[in-house]
Amino acid sequence: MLRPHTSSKPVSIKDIARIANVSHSTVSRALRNSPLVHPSTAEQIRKIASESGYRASAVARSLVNRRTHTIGVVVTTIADPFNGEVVSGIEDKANHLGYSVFLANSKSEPERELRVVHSFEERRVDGIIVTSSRVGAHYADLLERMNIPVVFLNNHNPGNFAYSVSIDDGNGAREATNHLLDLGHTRIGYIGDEFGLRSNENRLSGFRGALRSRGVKEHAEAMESGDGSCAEGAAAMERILKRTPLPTAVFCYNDQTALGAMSALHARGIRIPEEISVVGFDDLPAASYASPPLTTVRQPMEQMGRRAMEILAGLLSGETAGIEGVEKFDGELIVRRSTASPKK
Amino acid sequence: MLRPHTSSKPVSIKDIARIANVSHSTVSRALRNSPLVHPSTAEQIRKIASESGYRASAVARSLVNRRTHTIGVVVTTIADPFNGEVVSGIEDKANHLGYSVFLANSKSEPERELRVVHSFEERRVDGIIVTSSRVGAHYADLLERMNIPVVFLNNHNPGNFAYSVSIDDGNGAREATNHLLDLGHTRIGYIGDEFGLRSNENRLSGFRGALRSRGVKEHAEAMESGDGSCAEGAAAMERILKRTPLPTAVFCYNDQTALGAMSALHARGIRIPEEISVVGFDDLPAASYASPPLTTVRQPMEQMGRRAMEILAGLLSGETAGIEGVEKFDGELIVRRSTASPKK
DNA sequence: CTACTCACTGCACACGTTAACAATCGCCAC
DNA sequence: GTGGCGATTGTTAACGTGTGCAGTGAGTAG
Repeated sequence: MLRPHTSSKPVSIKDIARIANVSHSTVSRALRNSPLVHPSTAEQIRKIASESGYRASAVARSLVNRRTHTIGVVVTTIADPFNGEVVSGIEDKANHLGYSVFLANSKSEPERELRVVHSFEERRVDGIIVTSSRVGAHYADLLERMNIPVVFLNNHNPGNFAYSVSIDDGNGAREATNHLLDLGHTRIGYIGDEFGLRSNENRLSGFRGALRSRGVKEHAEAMESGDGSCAEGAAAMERILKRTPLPTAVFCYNDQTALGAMSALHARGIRIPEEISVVGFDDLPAASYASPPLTTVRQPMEQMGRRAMEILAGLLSGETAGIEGVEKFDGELIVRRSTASPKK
Repeated sequence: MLRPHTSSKPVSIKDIARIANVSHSTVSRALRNSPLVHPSTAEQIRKIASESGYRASAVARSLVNRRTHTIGVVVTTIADPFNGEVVSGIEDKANHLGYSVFLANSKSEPERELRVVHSFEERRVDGIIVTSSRVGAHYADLLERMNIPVVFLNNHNPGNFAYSVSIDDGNGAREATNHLLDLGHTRIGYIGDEFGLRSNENRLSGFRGALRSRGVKEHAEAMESGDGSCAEGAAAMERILKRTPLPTAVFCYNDQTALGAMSALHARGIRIPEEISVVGFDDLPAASYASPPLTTVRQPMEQMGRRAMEILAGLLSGETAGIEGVEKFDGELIVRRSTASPKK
């Protein structure tokens, strides 16, 4: 029995080779279950390896294989629950596929985003997933520079990237708005995300399209923008509340904005949904535990993360079959208790 | 001007050496700003490097330096907002210190936790941070096996590990409970986390200690357990509501549990805080946007994450000065509107 | 007996970087 | 002229793993 825990340096195949009285290549082959090595020696080698606590060095292996089996994930901030869900899906799939994931927050600072991608480049990640990027324009050049596959998830930025998975913003917004229209609302506000860019535009135009197709007109005094956070959602709602007439319903860019808006309404003593209905977008876990539980458009966040990873892995193994450039997921309207017909 | 984007393989220092007509070691030195190389050649080399889009290979560098400048972070799940905040702090600090972070979810499955740590071992991470581990017992052996530094953050598990940062559970719980006692509550419930282990025990005993020191007795019918999630928080509260007499206040293991509990109360039409006061623990962003805004014990989650990374980096550079084994952070009671005096 | 095949193993190099050591050159003091 | 020194550069060997190629036997067919 070996004493594996004492040596400071990790044991290598050469150490094992010395003990087993074979060359290090035989060890390498044995540990990778190559048919080229005699079963009995292979077994002996594997025994020594496991007793000595041997762990193959992924870094040495990566050097020769030119594949690190590593991917980089860039998020604005992992503290955002939306990104948490997405990354959870990515990591889960990556784990099953044998990839490790580097996580980096860009904080939406272009300078930092650059640093992060450079670091990924040096680490020789096999691929990159970028979620909810707001400064994606910078990527365009970096992309072809690195020529490694990149998959975008809900990229907010205009511009066409080769591979992306995203939610169908327009349709989701349309469904949500139709729900409010069906309830009889005709004075509906919208709280957007001023940094949401394309994503915000698409939801906004879905909203507008729904109004137009029912002949309901838009009310400029009930249109406001936050930045996708609770805090700014609340602030935006407060601005709307200062103006008259008040809307009877508000559709929000995302759940966080909606939760913030609801908090502003509560603070003013305005009842939801009796006086104002609220609709969000995302279906964060918190949405169903809000009071009242939030009507929203569900994004399959984890699933989208998994799919992004799947696509990336597909690109890495050269199987482009069954991979479309742009995959759109459908949102699902989840009706809860934050919406009701307006009182006459 | 070079055409960097065409070659499939990344450019190496040897490529640069060939172009600059020097040896690869001179290139290596020049790029690392060694004083050993003539300023003019150094400048020329740096020019070629930048024009060719050269990026040093961290994997090759790691192989010779035996330092990857990489750390592994194990969380139960990154979809948990608490972990999101913590990891955000860790990543931020790591980034500034020149470390990249591998993220892995254990999902509290021992088998998966093992796989994850093995993968970190193969990747030759310089250190590991484990947050909110519920199966930490398994780590004990793995730890010394790997002999790389490990820092625990809010480790739920009994057993003493060398380095950890955690919240002062007992004191936080005591403050929260005292707040309720000060308001005049005498029938106070507790909703715990059955998997919270030590962390739950400490909060529970802080709760009990506060009651005892005021001579208020515990009410078994108002004691329940969830698993730290909204869903189970709601379920636990529903169980309490089936029993009489009802408590006038409930202290919850964490904010998620509290949010779930509030949702259950709302569903039954029970008013907060008029009929039942609710207190949480963590101060997640969602807590201040709940309705009513949640009274809770704030954990400086990001800061704790940063500190854990700082400690780890300290251990890695051998500066043990100013590093205590176990660092405890103080929680801060944040009084919002989910608590009030009981009606007589 | 020879030649050939088969199963297994070792040798040597490659991957991209760092670093210890050697080498070269110009210059200065003796 | 010679020796030494300082500045700059090159040579070489690692780091741990994978792999093409050569080598070594043993067994077998001719």
